[in-house]
Amino acid sequence: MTTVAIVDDHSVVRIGIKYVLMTDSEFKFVGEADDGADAVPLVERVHPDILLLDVRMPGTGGIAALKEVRAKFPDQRVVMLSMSDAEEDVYQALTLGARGYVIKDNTPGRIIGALKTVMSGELAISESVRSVYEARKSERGLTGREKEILVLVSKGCSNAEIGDILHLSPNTVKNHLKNLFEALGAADRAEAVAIGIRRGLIA
Amino acid sequence: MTTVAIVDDHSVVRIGIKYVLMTDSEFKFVGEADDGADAVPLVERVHPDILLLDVRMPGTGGIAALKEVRAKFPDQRVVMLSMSDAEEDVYQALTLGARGYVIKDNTPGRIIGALKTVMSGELAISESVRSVYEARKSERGLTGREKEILVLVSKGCSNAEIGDILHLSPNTVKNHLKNLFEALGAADRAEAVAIGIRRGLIA
DNA sequence: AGTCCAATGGCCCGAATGGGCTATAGATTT
DNA sequence: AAATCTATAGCCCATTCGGGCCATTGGACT
Repeated sequence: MTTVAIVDDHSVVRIGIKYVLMTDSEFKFVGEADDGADAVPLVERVHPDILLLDVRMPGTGGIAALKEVRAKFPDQRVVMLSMSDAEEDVYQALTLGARGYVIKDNTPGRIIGALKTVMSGELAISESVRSVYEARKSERGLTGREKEILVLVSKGCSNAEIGDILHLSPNTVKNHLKNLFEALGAADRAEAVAIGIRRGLIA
Repeated sequence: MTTVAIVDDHSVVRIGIKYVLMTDSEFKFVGEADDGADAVPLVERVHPDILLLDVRMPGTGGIAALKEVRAKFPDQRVVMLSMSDAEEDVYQALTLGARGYVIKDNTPGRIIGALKTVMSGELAISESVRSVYEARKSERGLTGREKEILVLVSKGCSNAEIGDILHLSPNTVKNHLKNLFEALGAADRAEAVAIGIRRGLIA
């Protein structure tokens, strides 16, 4: 008997998962929460064999919740549940030790299968996600500073304004931008913002 | 007895909705599809009292499906089901005659309530969505040309390149850009792209 | 100790951008 | 018929941007 708990802000999804689990006698649904901030308390309370974590949630997102859970319960099996395959989320989640990454459009059978795979000790990664992960692994990603700057760019700040806000020389801002353009394969700041949002690097 | 069918690419959501409906004897789940392109055939087959349509789907999206359904079955009640409140989707859906717009994080009770509201003849719009709709109604939105240009901007095209692609003078491109900056409240092309994606104007 | 890399900063320069202002043709709506 | 809106196009000009190239500092990892 494998116990499962879920954190997802969409009640419909929680209900769907609950009933998917009911179709297989091996699984038992033991708890739920609708906010990433409640992930740790939920684990403390029910100690599920597998914790399902939605990636995108308002407030404390799934990645942040994953970090917290892994910090307090290093042995907790966590499987991410996602609507999309935004590259950064996939990479972060797997790097942070998630045991699986499942897209919600999978059939019930596949979801069950993924949970069984995880219980057997293997990673469970949807096929579409795997390629995203492989691609991202070989790229360099953005550094912290670069992400900060990209966020400000997406808000319409000029290089000079960014320099003021971050207490940097405009030259430094330009250098970071040049580097992040290359890292993202962007021609200019507009494309960089589009790519950044699509990959989940910035909100 | 109210019959309900759903089009949503996420199987977990379909299952969740199915079971939410089962909790109320007034509703009967009569059909489902996982692709917007199947919306019209589904309606033809089961003629539900209410068709639930997911807004964001790969391929034929919910907005396009709504258009098709409304064209062939003008009396079909359609309620949009959405993860987000991207402004453009909300506006489009309600303008195109959707009878409701429900966010998936609503409690089962609220979802049921929304369906009952629609059956009583009223519009069912989640509170968070209503304000988005009101805000959008008073704004001017983007024209077709402006959207086209914004898409190219998000791909890193310069004004000259955009002119080449659309067979326009660079001056015209600049004028469209100036206008769309003002319409979106953007300072530059980078912010315009960010706003455009957030509002659901461009993919 | 040595190496790598993120973060910081500088300079030069040509090209692209964005603001302001005007104007015309065609469509749609009133 | 008049008014409005969209798409088209032009001009001028100051600012900004992006590319190229280089240098230093401080961590982190080997």
